[in-house]
Amino acid sequence: MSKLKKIPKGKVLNCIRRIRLARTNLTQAELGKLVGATRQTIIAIEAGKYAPSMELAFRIVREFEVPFDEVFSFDPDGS
Amino acid sequence: MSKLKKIPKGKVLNCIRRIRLARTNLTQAELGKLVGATRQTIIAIEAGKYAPSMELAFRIVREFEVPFDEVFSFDPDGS
DNA sequence: ATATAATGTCCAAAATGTTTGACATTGAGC
DNA sequence: GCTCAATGTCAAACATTTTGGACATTATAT
Repeated sequence: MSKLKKIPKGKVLNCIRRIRLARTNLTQAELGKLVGATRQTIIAIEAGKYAPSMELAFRIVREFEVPFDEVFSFDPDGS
Repeated sequence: MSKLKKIPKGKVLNCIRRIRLARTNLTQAELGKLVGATRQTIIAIEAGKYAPSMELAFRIVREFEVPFDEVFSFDPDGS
């Protein structure tokens, strides 16, 4: 009688790539350097391989000068 | 010639405790259960010991039914 | 005074995010 | 053709977040 409600982890979505290309001329490596991360990390996050830490997420939206929720959203049932 | 610009990690601030007590009657354990985390995790995050993952942060603001930036903010130079 | 709920602490292990270095692919320009 | 910058991939180390269990403190109620 499985009464255990498993909370699905959900998936964090982002449009970093779109904003990076639309609002800046930054490469992944350059963005990484500006926000204190490596280019591999930017690649992985843009590709949705994993969600960034809160700190990194805030540094990214700050660099872009856009509101947080314009870059990151949440799909509760995703993946 | 230290040309290395260290990006400070910065500190993520939250007012989970205030909202939990003001807008809900939830205990830390109950909130934890609702958002799929343990009570130790809620305690640590409320106490500012570390920032939550993106997933957990989104599940929390979702439970509270308040905008993301009403709960979480960023102090770029903090700690 | 003792019972109970809520909060807090500590610790080790598990899970997730990040770095480093190396190498592969793609597209643009010469 | 070739070169070069940008992007992508992989694996191993490392850092941070999360868990589970045990135990302590505080306040409230009986």
